[in-house]
Amino acid sequence: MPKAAYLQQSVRNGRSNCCACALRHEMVFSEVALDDVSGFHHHVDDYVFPAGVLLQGAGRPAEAVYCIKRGAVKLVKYDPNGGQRIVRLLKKGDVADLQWTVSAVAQHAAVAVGEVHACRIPMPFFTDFARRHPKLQLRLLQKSQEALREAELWLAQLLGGALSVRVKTARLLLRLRQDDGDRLYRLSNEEMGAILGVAHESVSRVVAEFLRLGILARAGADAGSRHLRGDIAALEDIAMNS
Amino acid sequence: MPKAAYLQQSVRNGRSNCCACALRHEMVFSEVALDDVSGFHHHVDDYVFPAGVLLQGAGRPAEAVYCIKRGAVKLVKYDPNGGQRIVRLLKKGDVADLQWTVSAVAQHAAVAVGEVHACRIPMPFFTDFARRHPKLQLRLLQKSQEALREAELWLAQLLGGALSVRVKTARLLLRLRQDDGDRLYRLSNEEMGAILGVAHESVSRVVAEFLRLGILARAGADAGSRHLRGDIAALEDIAMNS
DNA sequence: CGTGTACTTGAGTGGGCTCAAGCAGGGTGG
DNA sequence: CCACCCTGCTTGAGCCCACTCAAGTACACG
Repeated sequence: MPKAAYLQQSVRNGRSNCCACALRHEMVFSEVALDDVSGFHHHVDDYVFPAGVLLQGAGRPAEAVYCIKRGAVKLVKYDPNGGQRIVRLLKKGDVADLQWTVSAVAQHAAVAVGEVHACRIPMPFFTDFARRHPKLQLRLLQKSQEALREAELWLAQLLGGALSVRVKTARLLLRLRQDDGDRLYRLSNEEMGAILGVAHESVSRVVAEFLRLGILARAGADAGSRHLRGDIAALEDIAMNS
Repeated sequence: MPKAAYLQQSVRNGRSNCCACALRHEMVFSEVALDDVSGFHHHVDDYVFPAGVLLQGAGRPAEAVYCIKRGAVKLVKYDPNGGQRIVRLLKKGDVADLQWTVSAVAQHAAVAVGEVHACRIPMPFFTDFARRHPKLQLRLLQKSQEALREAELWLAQLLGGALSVRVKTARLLLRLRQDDGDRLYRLSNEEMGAILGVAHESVSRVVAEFLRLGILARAGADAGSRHLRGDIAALEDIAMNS
């Protein structure tokens, strides 16, 4: 358990300019008229979070939502025994945390995986803005349904019954694919284990095997790279269950 | 795999009277003015589904949503290998299926567990109604977030890593508790296995043990009862992980 | 009475967890 | 600059739980 995850240290990058945001049409505000956005974004700050930083603590009241522009965020539940379970991954265009509608406190911690660029919107402004813009509500509902769909996919395909760690790992790696190429987002073995509900040693063994077979390769010379290259066809073959 | 699950046979009970519905304030329409509801409910039919009936097929376009008034509905994904995985349970007050916002086809089958009473609302009327009532949208968002929260809870606590079937089963039984009493909704062993990702024989062994210990007891003399009585404290003790 | 479904119980085996030790890399401080 | 530590990854050995296969029981249904 990295101690860094508990640091709430972040780097504020200045005020956001939502109107000029390249991602505006992918984000949650896509359906809101430009005029309305321009009157709103003075409350929005641009942040850069280093890897391992805690965006939102479990059990704390949610003070703000974050629109993720770059990098990934993991939503983690901690067992009383000290173990961690990752219940969701947020990527570009996702919003953390939206559960304010159902309860004021967060059910899980949100931790940056790698470096994360995000816009911070204080909760009062966000709720007020949402109330006044029905189209935004519809977008939020869409996002929520997407998340639900992904969660159900994890339930059915990643954690499913009598699957070997080999198959589970292959399926997870395929879910971490980026942009339809052969680039895979690289998680630590411990993080993969926390997603799959599997010991990190078991993940290590499988990944080592995939590297040996040439199915996986480390992208970039530096070992600290956040990416891998994967043989998609081979992974899909393994993921089909054998 | 019960063949009955593929029958789309249902019993129409007549037109619904939403205004007089005892559950109106728990349901998804709770925030909509009574006048608006009265102009709408002529399109709503009251249905009773026998156990095992398929409400909504996976891969089919969603033609209607169902508001569940009584009984439970399981959302099932079928593996190519023939196995089934239950990804969610719907109970009184829940709505099946809401995923129309993100895609027009259902990702899973919805099957009645026990007898189900539900109101059927054709999709066109529902979408139109939702468009005109922002408060309904907010309710839908709440429902979606509730479902998401439940799914994450399953991910973290039911399917979590190195947990024994004993612990998983105890936790599932506690989640099936009704109304804060000692009554537990009874699923078949196969259904519990499909939720937990565990062989039904393993469930059988654990349940047999719980019955032997007196932690569980069959409610009602008839074996076909849909309820059990459970020693909540003992179950919680086991669920704490041992 | 026969059939099909669900449940039960047993025996054997194998995969993954656990414990443990060794290794590599990066950061820190002297 | 080097020693040190801390974190994450790797690899091994042994054991146990749960899966699998299989057979038998109970019950509902026609």
